[in-house]
Amino acid sequence: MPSPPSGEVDLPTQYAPADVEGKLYERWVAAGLFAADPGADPARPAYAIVIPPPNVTGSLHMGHALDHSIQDVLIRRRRMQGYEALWVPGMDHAGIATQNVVERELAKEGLSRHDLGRTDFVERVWQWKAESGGRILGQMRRLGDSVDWSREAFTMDDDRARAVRTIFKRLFDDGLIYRAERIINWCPRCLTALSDIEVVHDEREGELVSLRYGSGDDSIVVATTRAETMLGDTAIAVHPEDDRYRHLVGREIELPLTGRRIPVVADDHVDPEFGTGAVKVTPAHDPNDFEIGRRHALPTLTIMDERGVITAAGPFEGLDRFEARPAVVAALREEGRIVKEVRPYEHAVGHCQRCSTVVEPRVSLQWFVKVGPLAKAAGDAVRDGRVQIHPPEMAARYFAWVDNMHDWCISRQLWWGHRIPVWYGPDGETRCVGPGEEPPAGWTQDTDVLDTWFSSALWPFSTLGWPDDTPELRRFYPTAVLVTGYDILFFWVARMMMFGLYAMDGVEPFKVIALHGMVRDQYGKKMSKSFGNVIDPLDWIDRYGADATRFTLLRGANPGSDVPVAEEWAQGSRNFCNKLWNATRFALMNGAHTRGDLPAELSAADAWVLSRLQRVITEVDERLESFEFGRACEILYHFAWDEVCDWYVELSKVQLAGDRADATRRVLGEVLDKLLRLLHPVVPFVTEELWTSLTGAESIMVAPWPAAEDARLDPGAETLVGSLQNLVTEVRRFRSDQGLKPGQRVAAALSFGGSPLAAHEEAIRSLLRLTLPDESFAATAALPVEGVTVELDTAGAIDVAAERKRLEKDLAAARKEIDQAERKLGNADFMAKAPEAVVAKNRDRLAQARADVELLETRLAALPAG
RNA sequence: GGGCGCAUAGCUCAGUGGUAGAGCACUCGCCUUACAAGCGAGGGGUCACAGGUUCGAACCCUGUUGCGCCCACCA
Repeated sequence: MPSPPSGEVDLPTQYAPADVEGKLYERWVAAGLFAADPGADPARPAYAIVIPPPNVTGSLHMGHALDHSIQDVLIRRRRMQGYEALWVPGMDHAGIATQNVVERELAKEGLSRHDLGRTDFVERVWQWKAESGGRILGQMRRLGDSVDWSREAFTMDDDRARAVRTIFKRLFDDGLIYRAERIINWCPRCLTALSDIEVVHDEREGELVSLRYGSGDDSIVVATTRAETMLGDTAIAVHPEDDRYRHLVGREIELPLTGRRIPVVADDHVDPEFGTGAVKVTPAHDPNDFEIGRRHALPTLTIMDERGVITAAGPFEGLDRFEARPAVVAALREEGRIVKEVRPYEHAVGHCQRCSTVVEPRVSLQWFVKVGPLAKAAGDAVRDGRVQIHPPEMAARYFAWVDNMHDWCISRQLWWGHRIPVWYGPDGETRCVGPGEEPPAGWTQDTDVLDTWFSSALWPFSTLGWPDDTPELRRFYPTAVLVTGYDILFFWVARMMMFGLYAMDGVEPFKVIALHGMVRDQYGKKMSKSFGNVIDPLDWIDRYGADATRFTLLRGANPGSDVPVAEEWAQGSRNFCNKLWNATRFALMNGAHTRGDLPAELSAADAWVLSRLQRVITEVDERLESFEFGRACEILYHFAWDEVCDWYVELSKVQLAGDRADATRRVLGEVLDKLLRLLHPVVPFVTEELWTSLTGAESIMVAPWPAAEDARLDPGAETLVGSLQNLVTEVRRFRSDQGLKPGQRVAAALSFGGSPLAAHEEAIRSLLRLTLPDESFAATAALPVEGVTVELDTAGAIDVAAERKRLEKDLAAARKEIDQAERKLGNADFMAKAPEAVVAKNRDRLAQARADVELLETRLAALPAG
């Protein structure tokens, strides 16, 4: 075979990501390589992922970069495997979050949303969305996301709005959506209802105030952390079996400060063991009390407005709830003997997820989804294995949630969102108006909007054209895998399950839920602005490249685990990309190629590297199939760097200088070809650039995913190269100990004594810079290793002290080996019960260590004195 | 209050019964013609603690301690 021209390669010595990333991305888009076709050959399996739509607020952070990198790996690999692979991009309108952001913008101009009015305000949010959304799309391109841009979706666009209207109507007609006056979580700052999961609890230091209601034998002591709510008390509850209070049940007791008398009721809910066993009941301002109130037909007395300001007539009227709290306690103190005790008390307080304001339970008229049957189905789909959760431990959380879910409050008193499709008639009639239907003239629409997660819950099918029966829906639903952080398992994943199963007649929205963790800093701390440890993915992309950013994230990404990252690690990833660059550069400079079959005759080095390649392919496949991206990256990193670059490339230099040059060019091409393909999903840009140079083909994106060939496994070659590595390392160690410069040529005589390494003398001499002995050769040291004796002429006396130290250390280690092995082999129980392989291993170990000791003792004895 | 998880090298983490590993950091020596974003050679861990099972435990069991996370309508 004629040698291809070499030395004509013009690649810089350092990889510059900025020079290739933008260019390659545009080329991929222009070539339509990201697009998926529902009409493609039906023999090709379909594989779809819908992106967790980022909020249009703000920009992509490291968490998104991780989430997107994982999805891109999955999609790119499946594409290479021949699947019709679809990755749907899009964004979420993020109702309350976005409204808050735009309101803050307005506040800078001294305006509130009420100054603009609903229509203009919503218009303003759309403007903001166009701007912010564009930024996010740009970031996705920088990351290299191979999404099908022709299918970009937004949770508030017309198609998604139709899906929302459709499912709302169906749920409404099925009696699964209802409107009711209930006590809900209310944010006094956002002025809207919140669902349970939009309330975050954290432990706060507060005060537990004990109050004596009534007097004398008719008095009863209750405790509260929210003293101001006593203004709204309408009962005192005790446990029915509690003898201490039995005589008071049914009687009325005077409520201080109010002049009202309130009944004592018996309710199972009260824990007689807790506190005094008596509870003040404020049905309007506490969820438990609301239930007690319903059971006993108690009045619901609202004493606070929507902003948390006291409305109860009297001295506290107009005070904020947090001002009223101490004021009420002070007033009760003045009454005398009412405040029995005030003590510090740590308890969980609910806060608004979006603005951290303390949430106030509030009775109001809201819309709810009756979750019972939906949550049951969502739980069953995971229980019966139709949907798998990775890692499986996370399933426990999922079940805990779907099995205990309360009805979902879906109405929000906001302006930005899908308006509730219910109209009210002049006669008080209510009608849900489906898509395409017109409300009767003169009717008015409900002013509330839907919880943002309502539309997100439809995402896996609304993005595929539902409610229409589209080719996309038929081909790509259910989607293959949902990739997201475990933090939104409840917010989003469980709700997609509920709505997906409901809307699609029992077909699950995805087969697998692959959860990843949060991106953290190098000390495992959560990234936060206040901590100052936030890293912007774009900053890393600018300085180290998208590939390095992705590799850093993916290297730490195993199922469910958090991903720590650090600047130094990104540099390491950048260095890795550069290593690939230079290895390929070396190969191209030496005429490596991928044309024709592999040579029939392989050198041991060739056979070894090809054998290792097959193992790597198999291992990487296994890891990627189980979402162990970090493990897959480690395998590829070590194979590429430690084996291909450090050994095969070095060994190939000898071969390229000899009569195996042509075969070596082909093997080098083969190894890099497959290695780059395996790496492409992880580091798409640098692999594309290098692979197209190496092969001359159009794009690595459409190259087939490598398949392991067992016929290429060669344990013999692996063993032989292993001993070659040991020999080389041992001699290098001697050289290093003796202070010989790495580049310094040293004369050596090699005695192989029948070792198969004899065939590799040239390579050994090359790797070790050993020259042939000439007539002046005088050995100053003899190193026996791997059955070969290397006699060196160091051109002067060797450092005996250094050598003795080294040999003594090795000798000690070998003796310890003997000790351990002898102890085991001399143990009757061990010999009787241990598997034969383990016993044999220890026998080998003992024999090896004994031989080593003998060698080392000989070498020590041979050392000149002093 | 309930549930889950973690504790291995300076840092972040692999390692689920058979001689303790990686990346980064550290030490020494090197511009050895792919790469100094590099090359070579090193140092560093009684695997949290205490028991138990086993011929053998970082790994399995029990307990202790210390962390982390999730859920929660005990005033």
